[in-house]
Amino acid sequence: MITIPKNSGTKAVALFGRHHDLLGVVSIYQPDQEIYGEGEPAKALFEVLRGVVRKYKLLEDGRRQIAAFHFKGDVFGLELDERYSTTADAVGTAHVASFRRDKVVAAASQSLELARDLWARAALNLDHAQCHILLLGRKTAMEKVEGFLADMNQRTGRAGRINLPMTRLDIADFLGLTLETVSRCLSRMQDDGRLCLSGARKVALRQSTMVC
Amino acid sequence: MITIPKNSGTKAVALFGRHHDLLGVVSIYQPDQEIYGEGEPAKALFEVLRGVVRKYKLLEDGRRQIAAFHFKGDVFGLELDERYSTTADAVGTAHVASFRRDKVVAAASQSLELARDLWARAALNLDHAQCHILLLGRKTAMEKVEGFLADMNQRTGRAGRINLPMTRLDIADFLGLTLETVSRCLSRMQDDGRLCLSGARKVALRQSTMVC
DNA sequence: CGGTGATTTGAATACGTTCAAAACTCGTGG
DNA sequence: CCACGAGTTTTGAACGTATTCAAATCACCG
Repeated sequence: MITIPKNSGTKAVALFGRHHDLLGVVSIYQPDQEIYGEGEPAKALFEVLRGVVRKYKLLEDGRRQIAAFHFKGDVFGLELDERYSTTADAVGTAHVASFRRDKVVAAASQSLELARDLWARAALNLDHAQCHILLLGRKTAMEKVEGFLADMNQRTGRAGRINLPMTRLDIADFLGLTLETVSRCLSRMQDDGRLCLSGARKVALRQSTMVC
Repeated sequence: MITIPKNSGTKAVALFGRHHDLLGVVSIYQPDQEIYGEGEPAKALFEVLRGVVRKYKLLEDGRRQIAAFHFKGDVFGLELDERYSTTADAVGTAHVASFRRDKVVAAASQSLELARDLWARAALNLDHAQCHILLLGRKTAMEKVEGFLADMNQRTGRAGRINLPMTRLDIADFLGLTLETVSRCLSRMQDDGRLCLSGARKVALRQSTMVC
């Protein structure tokens, strides 16, 4: 049975909040609800308005690798050529705007500004992917967790205070670790006085001097 | 001292061999010669005409992660926004065409076909990156090596016969392993009768039924 | 044919995983 | 308001895969 997003199509918004000639449809996705599946025809591209979206691939035996988390303002599904190469779903409740691909292409051929914006977003996604590749291939468990927190702090943190919307399993599947290892790294950082956990989902960094 | 590529600027070629309104300069790079460095202003984008190019990031302590190998026909440096996010250099001797970014952008705004081509190439690069992320984060050493060989076979192989232009260290730095582990996996595959090594750089796959 | 860099192989080690169980959190209903 | 319960997180101990260090062998270029 396919779940239809609540309030689907109730509002229209401009891409990046500035391309008013290109309107998208807003949908509200429930926790764990799928936005698109790997291999489906790539009909649209998306912008996160609220909440968090995860993008991942699965192996046949169930192993999962999360390629990226997307937050407010991020564009995803941009890696489209013909078909989506990942599955995307909502981490918690998420508000997402969708833009039909053909309309985006048409609008981009009319507007140099939009074309540049799309280019920059695609470049940003590739940048992130390459940082992620470095992290996955060459960093230790501690470095991975540190890097993750630094990234989260940069993107959503306020003065070193980070709210983690995802579970330890999500973080582990993003970092190529197990949830136990993620938990141990966080505990160790706390023991070393480098952070403070208030509940499992609230982190306060001691040294905000963490860079990607 | 900066080495200048041999025969720099001796010829001009069209991007993808089909956009004749956009001409690039051909340079021949010597083995290990740098094409661009991480952090440099992204002035141009490149197409491999001959040979192999590797794209990588380094950590301060010298650990290296190769993000991609590029072969004939591949476009790289496309992840540019302002500055290159990786370093690119020649694996062996490589012939590379460079195209100034401003000219590409200008030409793309005139030609829908070129714009689509660039879009498709960017999407392809992101696709590759996401497959690589899955491989690095969730596959075992054996699966990584198998996946690498399958990929190489698909891109450069002729009926299961693969020529490896790069060293075991390059492969290891691509797969997030050590060169010893790569060597052991290849030996084990040979012992299991799944491939045949003629010298270290020539591989014959038994079952070409390997998919990415 | 010699020499240098690349590759293979071996043995000990270490890091992260696996399996197991306890502790914690948070939403729900009594 | 507190108790309950399911899901999440933490912690512990044993294990396994890939790494590290070391040495031998191979292959290619001059």
